[in-house]
Amino acid sequence: MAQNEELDARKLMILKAIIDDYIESSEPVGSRTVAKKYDMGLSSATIRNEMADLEEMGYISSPHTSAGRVPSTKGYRTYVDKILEPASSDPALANEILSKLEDKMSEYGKLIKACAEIASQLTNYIAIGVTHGSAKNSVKALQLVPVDEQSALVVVVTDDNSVKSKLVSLNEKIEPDRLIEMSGIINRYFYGKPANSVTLMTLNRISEESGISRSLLLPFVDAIFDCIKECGKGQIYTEGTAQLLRHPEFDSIDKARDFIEMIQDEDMLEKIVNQSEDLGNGLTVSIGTENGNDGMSDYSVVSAKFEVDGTCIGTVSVVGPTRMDYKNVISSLEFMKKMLEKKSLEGKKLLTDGSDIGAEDIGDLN
Amino acid sequence: MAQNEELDARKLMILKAIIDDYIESSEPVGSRTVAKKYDMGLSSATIRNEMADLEEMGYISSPHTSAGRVPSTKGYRTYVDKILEPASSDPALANEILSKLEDKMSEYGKLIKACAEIASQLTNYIAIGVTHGSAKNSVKALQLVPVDEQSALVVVVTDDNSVKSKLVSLNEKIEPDRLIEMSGIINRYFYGKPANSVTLMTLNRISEESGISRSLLLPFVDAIFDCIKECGKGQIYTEGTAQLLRHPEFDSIDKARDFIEMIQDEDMLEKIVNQSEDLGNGLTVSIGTENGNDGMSDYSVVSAKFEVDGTCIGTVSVVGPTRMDYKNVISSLEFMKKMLEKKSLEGKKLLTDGSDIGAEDIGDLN
DNA sequence: CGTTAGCACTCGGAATAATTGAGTGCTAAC
DNA sequence: GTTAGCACTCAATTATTCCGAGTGCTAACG
Repeated sequence: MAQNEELDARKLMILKAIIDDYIESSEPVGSRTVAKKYDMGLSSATIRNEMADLEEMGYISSPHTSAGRVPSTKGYRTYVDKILEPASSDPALANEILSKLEDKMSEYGKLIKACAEIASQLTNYIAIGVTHGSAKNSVKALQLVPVDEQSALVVVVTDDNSVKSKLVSLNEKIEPDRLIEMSGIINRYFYGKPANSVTLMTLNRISEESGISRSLLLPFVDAIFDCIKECGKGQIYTEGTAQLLRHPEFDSIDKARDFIEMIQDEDMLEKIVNQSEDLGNGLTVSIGTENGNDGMSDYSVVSAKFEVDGTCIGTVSVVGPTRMDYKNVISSLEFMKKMLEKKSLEGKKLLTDGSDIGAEDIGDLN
Repeated sequence: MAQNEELDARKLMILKAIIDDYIESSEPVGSRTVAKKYDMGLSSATIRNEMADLEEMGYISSPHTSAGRVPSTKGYRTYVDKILEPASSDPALANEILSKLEDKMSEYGKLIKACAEIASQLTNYIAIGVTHGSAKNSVKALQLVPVDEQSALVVVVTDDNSVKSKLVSLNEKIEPDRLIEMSGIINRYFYGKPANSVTLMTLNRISEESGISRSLLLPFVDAIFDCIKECGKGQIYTEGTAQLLRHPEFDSIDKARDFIEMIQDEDMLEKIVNQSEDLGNGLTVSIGTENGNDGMSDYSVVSAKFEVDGTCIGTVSVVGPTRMDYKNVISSLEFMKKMLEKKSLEGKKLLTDGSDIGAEDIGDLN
């Protein structure tokens, strides 16, 4: 039987049965189980012959003679690419997720973190959210807030609506009113400009035109740059570490620890997440040895790029054992991805529908 | 031998040896080990007699006949209260910690989170940070930032320098300039006022005096209240969950999972953290059964209230097995606590020393 | 020629038995 | 009061047996 031969329908059915069962039970699957549980109208002996073929072709393997068969990377790959049919989505779930994301929509960092959290809850695996730190953030607004007579808080809002703040200590005393006045002046110079367009020259010009001394201005501008830099930095959120212990592959503490330690390493994460076998639906699945990394050969990664208003705001990846519930993981991520995209379009519409904020909302605050 | 009799010096020494060894090895400690490793100038037989006494008095117990002894809650309590001598602090460590906290000092939420992170790293146990959400936050500054023509971001800075933001959708279009103008007006009404002093009446007055329509004002005021409410809410940060797996008491996955699940439960956390056996140094140690909670009988909690400028900003608790390295945990928390207090005093001083921000800082940003 | 019943064989895992050794309590001598 | 000596206990380790799920192969069947 040639290696590159296509699988016929029956072999595909049997492969599906084996993988479904293995995903469910985490035990090697025997011919009898396939014949009985997934009634194929065939005897176990026939299944056995087919399984021998599948093994020869590299789709499955047996841990030892008297055990059943276990899917190989190639087997999972075929399962994911050719066998898996899309799951239907649950509208109740959709609403639940929507409500959780509702007030996170404004800031992309928090949004990605929330998405990773939800992805982890939906799938029971670890989810990793990575924000798409872009270096060309511009300032949307900034404000200097008096803290005490010689320090102030710089609050910066960048064009992706993320808010960062930094405490600034000054050499000289400064009046709150003066600070607020400065706030307005600096704001005007920074507003809408990409961060890197503000240079030493600009600083001098601000100083000249506004009459604010360079030495007073500098600490604030420094802090503003720090804030921008921080916004540009991609954040990594790892959610659901505790989920790990639910899965039988982590029966020994050592395995769990090794995995967690690998997951903690940010460089490693970068590699893990940046795979690119697009499935056509905007998702990426990397299975076992496909990860290219020794330590990851027993794990799979499903990643989704999340977009809002057409721009990529980050990725969420679900990482779990190769014996992962691909159907659930893929459909969960796909679902969230679609929802975000729809939501961002609807957002515009929603605004014209009127808001449900009424006078009673303020009543109970008194 | 009476239960309430004081331990003599020799018994204390032996108890200390047993606990030290048990903390180090996690194995029941035998008389031979105590005699040889902690040379007491006594034979194992003598130690054995003393150990029998200690057991009778409830300071130690043996898991079974042919094992060594293990400290009881009472034993640990004596160890913590009477035996433990304070550890000396490491100046290099101090600097490292200081630098990590440097730019977190402005916002208490982040500060507590950072402290919990550091505490976990220092001790190798799980650390839980709880912020001291106070309901009477006042607004220090607020700003409305245009997002698109029908939505804006409300950014609120409260008096504890925490910054919260919220996206507001409007029924009508609004010009960016108008928004900035409103920003100034609303700001003036809220500035410095405790949150609950702004009532429906105030809203009407703002509307009258500024000429801004009530319906336009309302969503913003609502959002501001939401931000304040969020600031007031105490946050809980759990750091270092992965540390768990380092300790031999979590040799079985079940134990680890049970513990993690307990720790995830916020109500439970509340109970765990709110213990109050002050040691005189501002710390609180709750050992095993002292926790009063069934599930916690194998764990100990060391908590520290953290204060800045004389007001409590939150607590950091380290949670680990009763066989915890109390010396390290206590001294680590004590150290951080002191550092924060010193730092907050020095802060004022630092401001007058001049800052190290110079022109070169802006140079490399171009 | 594909399918199936039957059978001998394999081998990991569970159950059981044997062995080891760390630690104890007690007694008697110093 | 301290200590050496000794019989005893019992968890943990190791060896041994036993069981059964699963396989591959062969021969018969439609």
